[in-house]
Amino acid sequence: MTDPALLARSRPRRRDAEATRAAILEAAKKQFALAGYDCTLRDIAGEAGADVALVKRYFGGKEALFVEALKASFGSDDLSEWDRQTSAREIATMLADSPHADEARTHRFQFLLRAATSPTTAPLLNVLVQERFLGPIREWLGGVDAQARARVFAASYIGFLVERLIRGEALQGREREVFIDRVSAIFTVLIAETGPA
Amino acid sequence: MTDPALLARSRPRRRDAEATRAAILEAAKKQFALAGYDCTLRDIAGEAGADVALVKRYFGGKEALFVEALKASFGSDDLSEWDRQTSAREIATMLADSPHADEARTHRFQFLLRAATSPTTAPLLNVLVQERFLGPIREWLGGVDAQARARVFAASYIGFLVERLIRGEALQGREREVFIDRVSAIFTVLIAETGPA
DNA sequence: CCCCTATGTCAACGGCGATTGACTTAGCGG
DNA sequence: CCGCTAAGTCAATCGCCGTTGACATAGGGG
Repeated sequence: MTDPALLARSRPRRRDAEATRAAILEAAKKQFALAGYDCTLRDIAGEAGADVALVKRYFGGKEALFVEALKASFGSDDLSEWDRQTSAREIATMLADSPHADEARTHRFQFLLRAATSPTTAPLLNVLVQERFLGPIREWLGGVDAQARARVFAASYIGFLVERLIRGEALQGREREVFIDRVSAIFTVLIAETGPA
Repeated sequence: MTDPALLARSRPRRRDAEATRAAILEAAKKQFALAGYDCTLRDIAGEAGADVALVKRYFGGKEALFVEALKASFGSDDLSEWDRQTSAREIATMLADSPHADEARTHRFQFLLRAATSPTTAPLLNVLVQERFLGPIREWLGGVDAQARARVFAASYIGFLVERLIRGEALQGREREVFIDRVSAIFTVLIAETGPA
């Protein structure tokens, strides 16, 4: 396990404002996801191999950095990697695995949860969720009542991600099989255009 | 909107250690849920109409207070108010309503989310979730593969609570109807003992 | 009625972390 | 090669918060 801070320091970046800014943003995305809003700017700057003062110069302050990191975290879209043919079973299997098998998505998701439960960032999150999450899902699902169906899909998806996060490890044996069967069934229904019954 | 702190101060409690302790705990449950671990003891004490020093005296410190509040928040069980006959539709309707219509559950749930996303409290939460959430759901569901089915149920339930939280208001009109129909269908399947298809 | 103790109040301390501005240096244009 | 500016560093400051111990007082038992 190499310490990224040391790694960054060992080969001091050639002076480059844009690269430094990007490094800070990347570190912020990770730290905010892992430790929430109460990680220190020193931690973030340290991981980026930069100085705290640069955070102020490039982003204005902690709050602004948080917002920018949140937006950036939702730039890459979870769903684009799937098409409508992706079997519900693939989704279910991913959800039965360990969250550690899927670091990037897990980090982004933790970030979302943190923002969702913080009164200050909640309004911003609402907009982002609409734009970057519910919207794409709606497009992806298509068909009638797409908005309501997207809601149900998103809610279920989020729920399983939370469960996976709390669980912390992959399911095993028969419990895994049953879990995947049941979850597949749910997502099959959710993706289908026709209503229940 | 009366300020509860003022309310509490206006009629200073008759000296009563137990009542004071309870007031602090109650305020802590609320504040920790609303603002997370980074709310100040001064806020909590203020809302309880007590002094910060009493937190130390009665609980030992912030960390201990947090743990106690977390446990207390899960003392009352979400599910006990339902029996297996509760229609999936009732659950779905509750989930389509505003989170504000259901303050107690919302607070408890925010607390859970916060704890789930904090590295320090996550281990503790795991135990609690097993004991007070997954366990009761398993009993409540009964039947074969109850453990796996309880997981799926819990995950879905959590997901819809998150969605409701982010949404912030009740669904309206046709979207509401479709939402309730779909969610009912899911929970009906989840409660049913037989597997999918 | 008086004291004794449980209860509640207060102010100071210490640490931490964001912010800030002055300082240093790399690197490019002339 | 020289200096000028953008990029990066450093240390001081300020406010906030948890903690702590000394102090005040209610209120019941002797």
